[in-house]
Amino acid sequence: MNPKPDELHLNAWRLFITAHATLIDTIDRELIAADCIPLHWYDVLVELVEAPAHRLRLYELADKVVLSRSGLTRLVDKLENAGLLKREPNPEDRRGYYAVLTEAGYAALRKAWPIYAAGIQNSFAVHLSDDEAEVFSRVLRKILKSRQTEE
Amino acid sequence: MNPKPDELHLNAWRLFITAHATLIDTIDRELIAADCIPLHWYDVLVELVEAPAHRLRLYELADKVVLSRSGLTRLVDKLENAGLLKREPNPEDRRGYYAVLTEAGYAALRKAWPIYAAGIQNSFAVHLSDDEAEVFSRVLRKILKSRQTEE
DNA sequence: CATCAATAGTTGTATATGCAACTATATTTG
DNA sequence: CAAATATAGTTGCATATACAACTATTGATG
Repeated sequence: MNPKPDELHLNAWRLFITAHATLIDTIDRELIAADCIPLHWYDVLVELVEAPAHRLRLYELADKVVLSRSGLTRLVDKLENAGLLKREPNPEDRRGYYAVLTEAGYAALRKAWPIYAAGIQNSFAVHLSDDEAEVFSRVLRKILKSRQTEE
Repeated sequence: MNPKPDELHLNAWRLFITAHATLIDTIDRELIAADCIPLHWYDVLVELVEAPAHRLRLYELADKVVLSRSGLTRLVDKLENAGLLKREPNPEDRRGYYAVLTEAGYAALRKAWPIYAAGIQNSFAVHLSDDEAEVFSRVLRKILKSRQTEE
């Protein structure tokens, strides 16, 4: 296996980094400007919405949002303080907790979604045809899958 | 213009965020483990290598690496302290400075490159065919260009 | 089953980075 | 050309997040 990327792939990598930084920056600002929760909070809460019974173990959440355990602890502190989720002890395993979405958390998601959706659409999605979006997704899914199996 | 992304595009967006986080995390760890400069330092120095006379105004650098002015000031402090670049006053405009790559900075880049290249290759590039890399790059370039003209 | 190892989560501490306010210099404008 | 405005960069402060050490609990092993 060749240890070095060619120009084409290297260029793709560098664009990936730069585009990510500017997109996150832009969309996060749009959310803040509209008096909504920041992007990282959204990402956490949306994982809860999609989870069975709107709850996830903290370590699962940390994994899904790619955050360290300690980072997650503090983020959950803030979200709990803001009333958007609550910790619930787990009777099955008394070491751990569930993070459970609250009604206010769900409301925060609903409020933010139109802004977030518009940001994704205008800054990102409009630039991808359906075919391009499929290539894009397929590639990133492959990358993520390979990481899972390695570690 | 439809204000909401469809499922396909939304999925691409979420993969984009997650894949970015895990890739940066992995590659940065590889660099640190190999006793090289961290990824963000690399990104700064590589912009200098590619700039005319290996120098850029600080604000240009901030722009290229998508960092706030104050963030850049501090990053440049660290890099200058480590001897990897130096600030040079600009005779044309005495408000500002150039960041100029030093020999040690160039050496740090050379040392890190094999590790970084292997990381890009193994974690990212192997998953993109040439065609996919072209689609990927084209899309991200389009995104970046649109942001430039808007702001 | 008693000990040892592994796991879930938290906390102390260090680093990173943004915003707003500030200094110094340059540019514009009446 | 003097005053007002804009720009380059830095600094004080607040927030974010990682690592390592810690507590509590669970699981594995002789």
